Amino acid sequence: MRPEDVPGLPEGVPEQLQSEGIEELYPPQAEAVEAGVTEGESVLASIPTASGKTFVAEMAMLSSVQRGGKALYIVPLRALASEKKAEFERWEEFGVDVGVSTGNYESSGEWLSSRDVIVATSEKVDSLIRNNAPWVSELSCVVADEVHLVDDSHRGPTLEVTLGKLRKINPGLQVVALSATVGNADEVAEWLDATLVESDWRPIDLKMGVHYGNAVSFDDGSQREVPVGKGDRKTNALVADALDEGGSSLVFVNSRRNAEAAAKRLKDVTARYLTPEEEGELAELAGEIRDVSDTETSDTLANCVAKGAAFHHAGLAADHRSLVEDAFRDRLVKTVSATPTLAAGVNTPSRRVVVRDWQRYDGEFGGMKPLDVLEVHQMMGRAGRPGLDPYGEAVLLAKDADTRDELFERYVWADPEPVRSKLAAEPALRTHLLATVASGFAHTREGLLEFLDRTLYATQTDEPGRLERVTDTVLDYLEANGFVEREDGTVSATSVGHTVSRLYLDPMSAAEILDGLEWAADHREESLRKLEGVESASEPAESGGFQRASEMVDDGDGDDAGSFETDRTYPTALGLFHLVSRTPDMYQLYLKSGDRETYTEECYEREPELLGKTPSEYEDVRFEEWLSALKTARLLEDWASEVDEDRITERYGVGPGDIRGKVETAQWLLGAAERLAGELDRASTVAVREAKKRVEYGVRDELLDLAGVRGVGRKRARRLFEAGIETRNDLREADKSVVLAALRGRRKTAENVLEAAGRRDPSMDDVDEAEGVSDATFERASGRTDGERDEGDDADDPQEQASLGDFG
DNA sequence: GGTCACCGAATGTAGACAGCATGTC
DNA sequence: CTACATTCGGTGACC
Repeated sequence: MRPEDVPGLPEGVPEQLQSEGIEELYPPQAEAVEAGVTEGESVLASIPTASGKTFVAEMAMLSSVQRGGKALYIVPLRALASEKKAEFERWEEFGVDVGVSTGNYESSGEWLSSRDVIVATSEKVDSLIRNNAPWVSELSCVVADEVHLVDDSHRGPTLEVTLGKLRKINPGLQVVALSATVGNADEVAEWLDATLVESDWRPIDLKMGVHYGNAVSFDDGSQREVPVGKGDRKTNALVADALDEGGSSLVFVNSRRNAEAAAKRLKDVTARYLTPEEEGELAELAGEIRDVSDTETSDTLANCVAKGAAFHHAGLAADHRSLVEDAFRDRLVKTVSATPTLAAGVNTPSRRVVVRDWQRYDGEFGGMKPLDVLEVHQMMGRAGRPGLDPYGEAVLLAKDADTRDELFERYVWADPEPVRSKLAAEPALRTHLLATVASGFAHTREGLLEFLDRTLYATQTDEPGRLERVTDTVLDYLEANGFVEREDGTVSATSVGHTVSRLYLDPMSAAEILDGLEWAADHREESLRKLEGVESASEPAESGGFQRASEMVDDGDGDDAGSFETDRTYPTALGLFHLVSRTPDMYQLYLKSGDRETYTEECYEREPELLGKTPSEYEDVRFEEWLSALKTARLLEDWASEVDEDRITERYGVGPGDIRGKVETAQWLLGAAERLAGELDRASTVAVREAKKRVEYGVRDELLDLAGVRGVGRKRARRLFEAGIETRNDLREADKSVVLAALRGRRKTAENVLEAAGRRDPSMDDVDEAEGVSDATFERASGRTDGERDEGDDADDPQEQASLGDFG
């Protein structure tokens, strides 16, 4: 089938496709067209990655918009939202506007109502439905990308429920579901009332094999000699072998540490294949990576990248990740060793994929658990770059013949597992039942059950009463916590229940927060008394950043020293950090050996600040959770006390990306807590907002005012404070030369800051810098204005070091 | 006294969505 | 019920 044979596309689109080099549709694409995707028919395309799934969706959306409709494309990851948006924007010349909506990003310009195609995560769509976004009822086509993720125990139910709600709101809605090849695509298609298009067809051949001894045996019967020298590693040999033919490799491993260790070893392999030109470019890239964050992780990554190897995992900062992904796509970086982040994330194909580890530690399982077939297939599916490679190779590693046979059996020949709905789990239903009631989809227990009856779960369950039982348990829970009311068989959301639903909180998180705030109100006097008593013992960490901060307070005017005690706020920031950290919406930090003692001690020291009764040490699980929440809270407190990033990563055993994640989650939860506090008890609202601002800006409380000024982050705020400018008002009245010196002689920056602070005469013309600035500052101010990299003169100035404020 | 190679024991383990209202260096 | 790569810490050999 050729593009011009596809019915329903807007005028000019077939020509555009031909100009992109698309002469002929791929067989599965043609099959989808025959099934009517461009004529409003629902279709489930269960086909391999990289075989043109997105294009099936594009054709459906274009034709739907052509008929005057509006399309929604649901992605599983925020990173994919921007990728898809960029891809779809090439249709703008045909009158198709694209908008994105995710938690941290919303396309600017007009409100989404005016867009023809909207890209969003499933959680965002769910949230938009809860908040009655007007355009939801105007949808004519919804695309669910990676729909097999309904199997995911944490996020799958959201996708499942969201699709159900969208279809209930828009009875004639066209559903285009895209899925990897799974065991029970027919069941999923039936649930969605969609025509199934199933195929193994790939545009580039994929050879799957197992390496054992000195060769790889492939599924097509062929062999490839890849000798492993004595003392060498299989992975190294396979990467080198691919490079001999100019191909890149992706190595999947089972832990972050392994990813880093593998990259360190592989850099000695890749280094041998670099041209001088590449070496230059890589050196530059390594510099960029180092600039992202001043941590050990960043440094290690830069050292590896300089030699052509990289690692990739969730502990990396977002900028690290995209730099690595882009460089790998540009073939500058020759190999990436990665955890599953890369298999699920943005498109990063490679000539060869090595699945080194096929087992992963699973605490609940109690040891190493073999990966799902689906997951391994997803990783292997990354092999083969369209237009670059004649074929892709995916290789598993076996140390003996038995393992080789097992791997063939288990992964190469095996069909992927069936997709199973995880909706009946209590945590999932807690959230979704409340939302279903709150947004008016059901008003009775029976109504809820009827809604649930249309889910994938219902079509799959072989345990009839289960859903009903869990529903009752959950309704009892919601009622007991005051989120819903039941009367004469009807169920309705209370005012708090509505708020919780709209805030997108897990009801259990909301209950925890409400309990904590109430506890604070009840124990205010008592806790404050205790706090005054232990004042001297409650100093936060002895960090570089903090030391400087306190020194500067002392060096400034001495009379500031006492203010800390007198206007103490309650609850304290640590108390609030701990409160949100023990909520199920916050991913818990792992307690390492020794941490138990450390934080038990910490717990007793800081107990007056914690909002709730510390569980007994004998209640093992609860106590552990309490401590690990305390560890998270301490991390947040460090961050909000201007402790350097590398100090934090070292102290808590996390990567720069983890800090960012914690901070973001804390910000969100504290925002939610602020709203909840406002709904009940005004007294703590101020404290909550202050704690939230401190995490947001990453500053101690004395800088909150300054950091709120546009153009001033944690570093500039501290420098200004150090120069004696302590408030926004000081900025308006201070000697301009002092401001200029504090901002290191950047005139334009200083003008912008003064303007943002509301100064009437922000101009910096004819202003000289103040005396008494450090040499380093002076040198920089006079010598450079274009912000070039410089290694040397920053070392002695902690405020200079890169910080989290630099990416986001 | 100091360094180094080696070996057994201890250690620690993937990922990432959301409110709201706007702007870091 | 299940693992395993890496790092740590101790040991003995050697200079």
